[in-house]
Amino acid sequence: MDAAPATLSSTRAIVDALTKAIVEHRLQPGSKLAEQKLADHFGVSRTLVRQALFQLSQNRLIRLEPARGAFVAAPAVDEARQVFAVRRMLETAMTREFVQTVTPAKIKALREHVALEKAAVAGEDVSGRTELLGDFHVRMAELMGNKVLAQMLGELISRCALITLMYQTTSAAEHSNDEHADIVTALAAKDEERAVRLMAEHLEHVEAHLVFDRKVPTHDITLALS
Amino acid sequence: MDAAPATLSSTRAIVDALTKAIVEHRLQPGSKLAEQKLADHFGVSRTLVRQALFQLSQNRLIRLEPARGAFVAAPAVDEARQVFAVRRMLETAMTREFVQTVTPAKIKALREHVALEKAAVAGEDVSGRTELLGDFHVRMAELMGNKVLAQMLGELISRCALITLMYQTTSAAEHSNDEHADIVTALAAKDEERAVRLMAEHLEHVEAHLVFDRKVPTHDITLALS
DNA sequence: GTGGACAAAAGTGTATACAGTTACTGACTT
DNA sequence: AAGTCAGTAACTGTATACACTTTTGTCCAC
Repeated sequence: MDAAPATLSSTRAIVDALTKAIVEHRLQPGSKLAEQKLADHFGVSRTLVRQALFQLSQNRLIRLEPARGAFVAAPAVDEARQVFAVRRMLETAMTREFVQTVTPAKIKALREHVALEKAAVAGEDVSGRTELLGDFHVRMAELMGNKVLAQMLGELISRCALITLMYQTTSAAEHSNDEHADIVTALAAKDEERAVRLMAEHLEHVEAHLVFDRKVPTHDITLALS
Repeated sequence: MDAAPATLSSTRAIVDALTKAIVEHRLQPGSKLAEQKLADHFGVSRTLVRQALFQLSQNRLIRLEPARGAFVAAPAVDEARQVFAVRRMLETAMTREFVQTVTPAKIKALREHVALEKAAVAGEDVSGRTELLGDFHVRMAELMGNKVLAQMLGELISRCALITLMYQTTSAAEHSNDEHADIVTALAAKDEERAVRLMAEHLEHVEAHLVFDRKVPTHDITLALS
């Protein structure tokens, strides 16, 4: 999202590494993230690790408990549904406005993105695939020239990225990619109602296709026994 | 928004103090916030100050420039307009859904909030007034049971809080309070179209009533001379 | 054998120290 | 007199050290 100051920020590297690890299940929800161990692993001081952990807590990827430490967040199904409710509100409205300011260049940009998605969906990089599928929506916001909207959407999507990553099947990802293509077609035709409807349906599909009943390992005893 | 761990977090105290200072123009946009000076002033170490500054940068109240320091953010008019565009998207949809799940208890809660606003608008505490007027919208989201929506809206509103605080006149604040009351009335009557229309108009009014041409002191030479 | 109190270990919260960068001052050159 | 370069002061970025809290493990009483 933001332009990374590259080498200046080694905190960024830690955030990225931890994000990837969480997202790829190399770190189970509930796992404790001890500062010193992370510091040793990354070869830096606890100072930088603490900065990284704080950032991750803002992304909701970890939970920070005072005086107890950091724990990998357990994705709450409830929260995912709320996130999708907000996305439906935002994105249907966004789609409506997009149609009114559409240009050939914007359509071209979206088509190119959809092509990128297609390649990623065909591959095996689940993390990259999820990221690209999410970026489609952020891309639309950016093309409208509203940075605030783009950032907000980015936050929302990354907020449930963990859930999507854990629960979205490959076939659902392909489905998403197809729907993105359809949405772009409707946008290109300036068919407002159709575009809005497709977007709404798309979000419903994504939410519906998440397999929420898959067993998730948890370290929370009260949850495990309920 | 979040429940403050009270005494545990002295960082919170610093954040609040700085927020208030910025919001009340005791710190002009562009002013440098040197870590050591703040640390001395608050009687803590730079460590806590740095944490506070990082949080403030996430609220967009300050700008963090690598190796250069923290500066009070200059509110960008463009950004304010984008924030309001997003709010219109979100809040008209929210209002529509609110009507469909409205209960007497929710209406009562909103009416009580509007009464609080009325008292605050009559007083002189500009900061408190702005906060309450913003909270009305967050309150609606909370009453719908969507915490994600509530937090998102909170972020959006606090993101342009600085701008609102700088530019909103007292009469505009009174106007807002009246419109909130009207919206609640429409919600109580379950008049969906009217409620949505009133909300949309309300947001347009708030945006329109900000006096953007007022001169803003700046420390940025290139801006000051342009 | 179980429960509780106490002690040791581990871990977080905060302060301080050091290294590297930026901004400023002043003398020197053209 | 203006511009430039060196040296210095101030400040940020990172690491380390210390204080305090939580957790764990052990021992004793019952």
